[in-house]
Amino acid sequence: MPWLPSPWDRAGVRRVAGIDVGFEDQGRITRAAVAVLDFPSLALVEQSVARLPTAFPYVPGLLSFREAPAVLAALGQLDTVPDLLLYDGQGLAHPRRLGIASHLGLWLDLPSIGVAKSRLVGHHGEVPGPRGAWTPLEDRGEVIGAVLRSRAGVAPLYVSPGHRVSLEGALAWVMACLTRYRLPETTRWAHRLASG
DNA sequence: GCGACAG
DNA sequence: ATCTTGTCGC
Repeated sequence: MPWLPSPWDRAGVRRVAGIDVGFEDQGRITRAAVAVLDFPSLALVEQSVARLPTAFPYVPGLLSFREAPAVLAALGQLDTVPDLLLYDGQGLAHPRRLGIASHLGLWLDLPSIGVAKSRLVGHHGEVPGPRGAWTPLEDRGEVIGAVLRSRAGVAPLYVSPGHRVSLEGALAWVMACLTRYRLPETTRWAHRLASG
């Protein structure tokens, strides 16, 4: 399993948090959820949900203004301090290289990774079919992330470094949090808590 | 002026 | 993101 993080790279990481946001009451309420999983068992160890009035519209590139307040509230309710954050959105793969995953990691001084379901910026070629295959996501001459085949036969994921994690490390962590589905377990739990 | 556009 | 039933495929 070449994509698994080396024992050295994952040293100290025991708790990986998945974060996602959902909306209630036709968008008037922002609901942020955090799911803390044990690594590498991926068992849920803690969860938290915070609901706040929505105070900013969705503007591509400015997701932090809309989602970060509720996310910080949810993170503040945790008893467990995560060692790594996986956010449902972009990290480096942002027009200004500061997607919400990077923004949160920087603010909290925690390693973070952006795992988005679609593209904000950048271009890429076809992604090979096998699970684990990936293609670089580039923008203005720089590699800003990777388009990863998390599962054969389904749309790929847009993975990018958030804070204190390299692209290779980001890919390794995402692969290590995947099981049989398109999204990593962290995101699946967070999404379940924030929405469905 | 015309597209593109995380969630 | 959210509003929503049935439907195609493993």
